[in-house]
Amino acid sequence: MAAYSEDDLKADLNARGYRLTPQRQRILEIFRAIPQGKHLSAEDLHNTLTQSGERIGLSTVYRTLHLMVYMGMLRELELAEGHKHYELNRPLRERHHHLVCVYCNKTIEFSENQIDQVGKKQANSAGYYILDCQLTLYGICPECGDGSAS
Amino acid sequence: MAAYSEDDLKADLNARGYRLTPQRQRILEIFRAIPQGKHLSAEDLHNTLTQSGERIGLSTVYRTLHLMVYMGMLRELELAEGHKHYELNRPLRERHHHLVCVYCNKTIEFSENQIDQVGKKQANSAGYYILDCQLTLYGICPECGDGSAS
DNA sequence: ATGGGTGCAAACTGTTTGCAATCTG
DNA sequence: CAGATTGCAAACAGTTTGCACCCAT
Repeated sequence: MAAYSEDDLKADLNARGYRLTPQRQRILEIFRAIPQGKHLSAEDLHNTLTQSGERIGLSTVYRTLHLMVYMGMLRELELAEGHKHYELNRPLRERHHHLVCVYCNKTIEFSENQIDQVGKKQANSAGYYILDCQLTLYGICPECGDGSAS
Repeated sequence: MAAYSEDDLKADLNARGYRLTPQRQRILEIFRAIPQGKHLSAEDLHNTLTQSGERIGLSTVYRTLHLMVYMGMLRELELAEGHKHYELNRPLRERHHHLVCVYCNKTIEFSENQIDQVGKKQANSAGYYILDCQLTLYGICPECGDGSAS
């Protein structure tokens, strides 16, 4: 089951006074099509779209990305590459975290129920309404550390 | 006890063929002087330095920041403001995490031993040498959510 | 003295914004 | 039809880089 269908999209947009446009529809499709665990940058997304024959401006991509994050459909990731990445947002319990190698940027995902619990607990005790919970581990992967590192 | 003294700095730098310069010294001082939990952007740091009469280029600030992160003295934080923040790195057990309001950017810190345990465990099982472990919670603070949010 | 480090200014990258034209509800 | 949305190009912000001079070791 996908997290968001086209219908949900239209309903959600309209409910807030926004409109369903082909661009927004296509962007959501792309996110639903990529394998779970893969995340796209704005540029990636734009390339994918134009390569598949779509005519869309980069700024529209950025605007849509923001909108979808704001609406809770997408999750914004700050990994170590100097630009943001996005992926479909999923319910807390299916949410995963990232372990990234600071040398080669290889990223491993993992899930860990405890973390989400802790996150929820902390947010609640501070009176925050929690939107996202990301554990990011920075380290050196076996290949990069291999022998050569001190 | 501070995490890094001037002597440590010189020793560490020299050990790797780098040199101790007044700029690097001053930058470390600043980080040691700010209250725990406060984090500075490159620009913040540069302002602090120039305002205290120091003559230092912004690029040197960036270069030093990178060097110190690379050497493990500083920790690089990706909060929600569109630019990176830095703080003194501390041993795992003293490390803290962040809860940030996506509306007003107010940030709350908290420590949680469990998280660091989980992080270490995950990194180990993937064969990564762990450098940093950051749980970042995004949410809406009581003031911003106050009544108006659904 | 030697080669790492610095400041400056110019280059770059990712992202945002103003605006006229276009399309959705 | 009104107002939301788009594409384009120009503007931006933060960060990086080339280079000549300078200073720790």
